[in-house]
Amino acid sequence: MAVVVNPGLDRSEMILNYHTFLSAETYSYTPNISLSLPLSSPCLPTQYHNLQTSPSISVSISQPSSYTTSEDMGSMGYYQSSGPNGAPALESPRIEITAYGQFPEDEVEENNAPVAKRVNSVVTLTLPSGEGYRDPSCLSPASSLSSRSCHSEASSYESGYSCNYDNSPQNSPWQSPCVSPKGSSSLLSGTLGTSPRQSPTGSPRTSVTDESWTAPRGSRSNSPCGGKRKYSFSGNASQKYHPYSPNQSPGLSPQTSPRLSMTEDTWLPNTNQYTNSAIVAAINALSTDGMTDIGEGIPLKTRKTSMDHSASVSLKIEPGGEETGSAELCHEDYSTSRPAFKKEGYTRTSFLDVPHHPYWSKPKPYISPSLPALDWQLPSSSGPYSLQIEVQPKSHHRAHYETEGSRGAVKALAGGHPVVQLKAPLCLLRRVRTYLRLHGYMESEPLTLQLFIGTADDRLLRPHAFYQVHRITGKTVSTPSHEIMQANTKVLEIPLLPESNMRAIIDCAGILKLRNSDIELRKGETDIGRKNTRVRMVFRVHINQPNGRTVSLQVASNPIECSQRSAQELPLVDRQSVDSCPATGGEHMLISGHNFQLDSKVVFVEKGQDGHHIWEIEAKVEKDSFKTTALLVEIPTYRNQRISSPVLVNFYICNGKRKRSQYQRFTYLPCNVPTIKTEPHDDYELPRLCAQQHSPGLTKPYYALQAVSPMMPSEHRACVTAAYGPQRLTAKPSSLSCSSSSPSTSPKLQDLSPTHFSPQCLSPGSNPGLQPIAIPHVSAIQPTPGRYQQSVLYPSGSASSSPGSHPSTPSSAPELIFTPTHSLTQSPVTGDAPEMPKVPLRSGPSPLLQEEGTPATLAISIKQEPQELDQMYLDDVNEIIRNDLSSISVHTHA
DNA sequence: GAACTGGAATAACCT
DNA sequence: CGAGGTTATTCCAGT
Repeated sequence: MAVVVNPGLDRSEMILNYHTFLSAETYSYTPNISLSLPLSSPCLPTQYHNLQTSPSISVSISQPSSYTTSEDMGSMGYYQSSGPNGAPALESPRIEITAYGQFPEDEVEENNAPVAKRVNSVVTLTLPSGEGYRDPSCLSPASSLSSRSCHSEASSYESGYSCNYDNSPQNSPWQSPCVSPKGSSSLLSGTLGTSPRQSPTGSPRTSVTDESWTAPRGSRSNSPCGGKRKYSFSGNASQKYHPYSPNQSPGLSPQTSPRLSMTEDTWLPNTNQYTNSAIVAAINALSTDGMTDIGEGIPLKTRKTSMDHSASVSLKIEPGGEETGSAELCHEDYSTSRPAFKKEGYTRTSFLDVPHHPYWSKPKPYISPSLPALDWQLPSSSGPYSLQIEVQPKSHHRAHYETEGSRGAVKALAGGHPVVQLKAPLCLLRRVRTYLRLHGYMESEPLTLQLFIGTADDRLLRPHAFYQVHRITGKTVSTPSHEIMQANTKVLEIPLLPESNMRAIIDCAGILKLRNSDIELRKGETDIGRKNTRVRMVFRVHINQPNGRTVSLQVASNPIECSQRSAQELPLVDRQSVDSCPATGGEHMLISGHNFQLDSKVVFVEKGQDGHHIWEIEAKVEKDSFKTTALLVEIPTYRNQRISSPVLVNFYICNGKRKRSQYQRFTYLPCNVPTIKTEPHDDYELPRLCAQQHSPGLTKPYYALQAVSPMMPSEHRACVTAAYGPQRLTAKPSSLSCSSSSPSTSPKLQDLSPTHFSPQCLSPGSNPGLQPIAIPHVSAIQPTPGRYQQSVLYPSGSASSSPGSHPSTPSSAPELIFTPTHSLTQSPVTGDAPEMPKVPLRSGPSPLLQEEGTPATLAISIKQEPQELDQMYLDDVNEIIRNDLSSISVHTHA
C-alpha cells in the first residue's frame, strides 16, 4: 500500500519520535517510516474512513500490493468480497473486493478528499487461509465432540463433498472468500473459516435481511452445518451466512449492520484511531497470535500480512489507487462486509455518509505502534493512571447469535450501563497534552478506551473465543464507538474525553455469541464452547507519554453469564461477605447473587491436586433469611482444625442436579490467626483483599483474589507458573526505572517482589483451585514502539494449556518493563484483582465498595500516594518536554 | 420498521 | 444403543 506523504509536513522528526504519525490534516503517513503495521486489516477500516475524508491515505506495504492486499483483507475481513449476492463462487481462495469508488455513494462521501481517488476496481484477493475468528485448520482438542460430529456428520450428510467441502466453491461462494487456500486443504479449516468469521460481519438478521440470509434461516437444517454443527459441510445456503463470518465475526458484529455503522461512523473518521488499531492488530498478529498463527492456525492472510509488514513496512506515497483498495478492504471487513448486503440499497455508502464524530474526525497524532496483544495481562493502574470500572455490568446478559437480532447493550445491575473511567491527575494529562500539542499532534485528541470480551474462567484473562463484543448503535446509545478487529477479536473503541472527565458510559456494547462449532474447529483453538458461557468485559487504554512510551492499562469487569438458560436457572454468586475464616468455621457468610432457591445448597469442597474432591460438606443455610438474591450460610468447620497454613477450598451453590454455581473461593485459616471480617455488604470485595492482607501468613495471596472462578485445571496452573513465575521474578523493579514516569512504583514494586510471589504461589500443585492469576502486572509501559513486539508481558495464552491456542511468547520478554502495579487482571469475580496487591500495603480491612465491582475503590486507596509522586511524575514529564523542545526531536524509532 | 426482549421449540450433546 | 436430561441455536412474537 502506498502512503501519501504530505509535503507540507516538516515534522518528520516528531513523527519519527512517535513512530507512527499521521498528520492530522493530511492523514498521510510519513514515508519510510518503518512501522510494523502488520495488520492491515484493522487498520484498513480506519484508514478507509480516513480516506473518505482525505482521499488518499493508504498504507502500503512494500510487498506487491495485490498480494498484500489480499492478505490484509483476509485478516480483516475479506468476507465482503463475496457479496451476499452470491458473487460467483470463488473457487480459488480469493476475495474480490470492490472499492467503494464503485459506489456512487462513496464518491459523495469523499467530498473532502479530492486527492485520493477511490479505485473502483475490484480487488481480488487471494486468501491464504480460511478461517476468520479462529483457525480452523486444526481441530482443537477441546472441540472434541463437536468437531468430530462435524466430521462424521459431514461425511454422512454430504458424502460427496466431505473433505473439500469448504474449499469447494460450490459449497459456498461466500465462504470461499473466507476460506483461504489453507482451508481448502482441510475440511476443518474450511468449515471453520466459514462460520466463525462471519459472525461479525453480519449477523444474519441484523445486517442481512435479504434473500441470502433468509433462505438459510428458514430452517435450521439449513443453518450452517445443518442447524447446529453440521452446517459447515454442506454447501447450503446456510453457509452463505457465514461466508464472512469466521474472520470477521469477531470484528464484525451483527451490530455492524448498516445502520449501526452509520451511526458509528462518527468514530470512523478518526484516522489515528484506526491506524492505531490497525497497527495494534498487526502487532498482535505478529507477536501473540501471530506466532501461533504462523504455525497455521491463523488465517494465512493474517499471518502473512502481519509478517510481511512486520518485516518493515515502508510507507510509500502513492496516488491512492491501490491503497485505496486496501483501505476499502479493511473497511469493508468491518462494517460493510457483513450487513451491507442486506439492503440492496445499502452499500458502503451508509457508513460513509455518516457524519464523523468530532473527536474522531480529528486526526490522532499519536500512535503507538506497539500495543500489547489482547491476551497480555496488564495492570489496571500505573503511576498516576488508573483505569477503573465505576459501574459494573449485570451478572447476566443474554448474548445474541448472529442469527438473531441484537439483544441490546450490556446493562448495569442498577439500571443504566457500565461506566469506566480513567483516573489521572488532570495536571498530568494537561501537560502531556500540551506537549503533544506543541508538537503539532493534537488538539483534543481523545484517548481511546478499548473494549473486548474476555474470558471469565480461572485462567488468565484473554479474549473469549466464543463471544465478541457487539457494537450497539441507535438513539439510545450516547457513546460513540467504532469497532476494529485485533487478532480475531473484535475490539470496540470508545473515546475518553476530558470533558467527560475521562469517563465513558458503556451503552454501546452488546455481546455476540459465536457458534461453538465454528470456533472449536479453528486451528489452534483448544477451548470448548459448551458451558463456557461466562465472559468479562475487558477495558484497555493506551496512554502515550511524551517520552515516547505508552502506558497500557486494563481492567476487567465482573463475570457476566451469557446463556439464556443459565441466566434463568443457574445460581450465580456475585459476592460473598467473607473470604476466609478460621478452620473452626462457625462464622456466617452472606452470599449475594441470583437465582437462589429456598432449597439451594451451599457446598464446601476441597480438591486435591488431581482435581478430586478430598473433602466436601454442605453448609447450613439460614432459611429464614432466604432471598433469591442472597443466602446466609454458616461456614462449616474445616476437616482439619490444626492447619498451620491457610487452606484454599471452594464452595458452590447447588439448585439441583446440574444447576450449580461456579466455584467460589474460600480460605480456611489456622485457628491462631486472627480473622479479619468485613461487613457483609460493604465488604464484599474485601474477602479477596483479606486474603492478601493476611498474606503474611498466606502463601498464596494472589489466589485469594479469584473467588469466583472455577477451579483451574492443575495443568494450567503449572503452565502459568512455569511461564510466568520466572519471568516475573526476573523482571525487577530496576526495570521500573524505565517507567520512570511512574512514581507509584515504589509501593507497588514490593508487591511484585518475589516474596509476594511466594514459591507456593508459583508451585503448580499447591492449590488445586487457585490460579496464578495474580501474576503481577507488568505494566504495559512500552519503551519504544517497535519493541513491544518483543517484550512479552504475560500472554495469557500460556496460561492455557492448549498448545496452539494462544501463542505465548513467554521467553521473549526482553525489554519488558514492569510497573509496580498490582495484579493483573481481574479476578474473575471482581475484576478488581489487579488492584489487590496494593491493598495489603495500606488499605484498611474493608474498603467501601462502590456499586458492585468497586475496583475503583481499591484503586483509589492505592492512589493515595504522597503527592510527591504525582509531582515527580510531572517533573519527569516536564523534563522530557523541556528536552524535546530544546532539541527538536530527532529520535527515530525503527 | 427496527431494535430489543422474553420465551420456547428443536437440534445436539451428554450421561 | 436408547432414554432422558442438558445445552446450544434458531425462531417467534410482543413491546
